[in-house]
Amino acid sequence: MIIEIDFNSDEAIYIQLRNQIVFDIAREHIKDGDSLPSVRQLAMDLGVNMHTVNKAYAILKQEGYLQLDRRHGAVVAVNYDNKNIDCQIMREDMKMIVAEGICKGLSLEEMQLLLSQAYKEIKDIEKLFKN
Amino acid sequence: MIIEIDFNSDEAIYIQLRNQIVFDIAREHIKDGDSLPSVRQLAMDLGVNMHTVNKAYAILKQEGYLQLDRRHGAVVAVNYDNKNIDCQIMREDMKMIVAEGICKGLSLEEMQLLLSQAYKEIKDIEKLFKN
DNA sequence: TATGTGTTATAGCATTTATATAACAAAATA
DNA sequence: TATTTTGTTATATAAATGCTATAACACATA
Repeated sequence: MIIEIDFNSDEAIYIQLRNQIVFDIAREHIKDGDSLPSVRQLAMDLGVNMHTVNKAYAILKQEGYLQLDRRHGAVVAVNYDNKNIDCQIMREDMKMIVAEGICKGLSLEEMQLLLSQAYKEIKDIEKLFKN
Repeated sequence: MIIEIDFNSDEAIYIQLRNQIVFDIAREHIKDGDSLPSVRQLAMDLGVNMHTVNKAYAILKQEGYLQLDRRHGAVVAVNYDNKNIDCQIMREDMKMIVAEGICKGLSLEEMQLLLSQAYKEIKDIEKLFKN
């Protein structure tokens, strides 16, 4: 698991953490069932407070990416049956991006190209680590 | 121009304002060259402080959606040649959404369907106001 | 027993958010 | 000309958020 924090970013650390872990899961750098570092361990590795990591983990748990218990720590538990459950937030985020694209004069096809490029990028990184 | 603020939302008011105006431009409810209400007027209409509106306008200006001057107030100035200029942020946002989609087990095709649905939704609302 | 989990509580500090006034120069209007 | 309206800037205040520090708890493991 590779996580890099930009301390100069205007994005909150716990948000960066949450996003990077989601990316790591998406590119299968971490897979279902894998254990994540403990909140204290990861906090020490990143030079960050324990509560900041804990906050990220709690959000990921609430979003259905992780399961937390005292036995096995933080475990990746991606629910692949989630398709229809909580896509509402994703729909809204998508709508926001599409609105911005329209304002920039992008066509539907151009935006779908952007999407497939993003998809490829993630999958390619995945392959990169496999080889 | 229709703007609704959710005062109970965890999203900052000036962010909500910024997003709603982008939506209004996307659905052509406001068009290139149109004047927006003055910061004081809109603030009063929404029951919000002047500086909050000013912050939203300043961001929209910085992002290239508006032009501000004392002559005409806030004017929509969408640059349709922006396609390649500042798509980097959009690419990153897209990548984040795609990563989330992958984690939920969505295929590329399913995500592209979500995108085209979002596109239609915005365009349909536009038609609704035209009729 | 000692250590390592997630979890909770409290506190402090810096930054952000939103507000309230106030004032300015420039432009529009009466 | 005088008044109003524009964006803009400056201070100040209160509340919320982000991050840290320290400590403790119940539970599980070695």
